[in-house]
Amino acid sequence: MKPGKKPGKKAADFKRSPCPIANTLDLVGDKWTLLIVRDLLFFGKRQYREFSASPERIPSNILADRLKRLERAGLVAKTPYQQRPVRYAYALTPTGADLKPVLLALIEWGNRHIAGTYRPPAERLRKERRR
Amino acid sequence: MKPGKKPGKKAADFKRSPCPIANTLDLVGDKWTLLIVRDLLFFGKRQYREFSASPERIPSNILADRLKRLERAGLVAKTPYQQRPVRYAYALTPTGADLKPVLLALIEWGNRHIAGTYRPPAERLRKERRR
DNA sequence: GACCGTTGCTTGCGTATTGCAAGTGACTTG
DNA sequence: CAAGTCACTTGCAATACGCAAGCAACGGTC
Repeated sequence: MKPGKKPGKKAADFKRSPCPIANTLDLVGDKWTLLIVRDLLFFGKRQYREFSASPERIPSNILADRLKRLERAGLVAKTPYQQRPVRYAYALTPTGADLKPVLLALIEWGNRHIAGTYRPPAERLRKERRR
Repeated sequence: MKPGKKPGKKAADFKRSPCPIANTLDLVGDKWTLLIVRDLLFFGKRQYREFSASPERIPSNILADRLKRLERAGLVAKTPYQQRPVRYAYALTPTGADLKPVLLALIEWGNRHIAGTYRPPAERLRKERRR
């Protein structure tokens, strides 16, 4: 048995600590992942090219990688929307959709403290908070 | 005037988009920054070695870098707590402390969806939400 | 007063992650 | 049948990360 490797544990199983914040950041704590979740949750995007077309211009290899990670982590599921060639539509699972409060909190913080950020209509925010 | 450079704009001023989520992630969207904010906000840590001692074991160069970035961004302020040698205590500004709803949302998501994460006592959570 | 320990960093350097550009395969359309 | 679209993949250079070590300025110990 090699040193530094524990049996039965994949790299992704490693926990930095039992902290729920740390563990959540290990899944979505980077510059891009939550933008994909945003597109799925607030803009109803489903196809690869739609994410690709977002104004932040995510590089295509990163997008592919993040979609895979989100799928493995169970936040996103893909279902074929056509055959020949098979193409998949991406959608949030209930687990993924449950990130909405995080995104809403980020929106509110950004709006309050970063000048020039887009403010969603108050009515939309109210609606999103309700459900 | 050189191409690719706009006058009066530093690199940090560049916005990927007007999205408040994207802009907030540009400040705190990495694996470590919000853990420092957590330590400041929920655990009352103030000194370098206290952050260093957190269970996630942040590398010291990253810690120094993140503290600088948070300070430049106005989320953290440092004040000397001793002379000879000068040592600084770090504290959240009101802007930084306002990230509390984001952290609470991350805690709740982690608790709900990642097995084995530490659950703060319900009373503590209630208290933090109130103010 | 020569050590040892602590605090708060910085520096070097190998490795991992990013990001840009170009390429690919399976089609569809003109 | 050439050109275009979609959803990726691949190559590779640049950037960021992470580990270990170093270091300055003390304070305490013997």
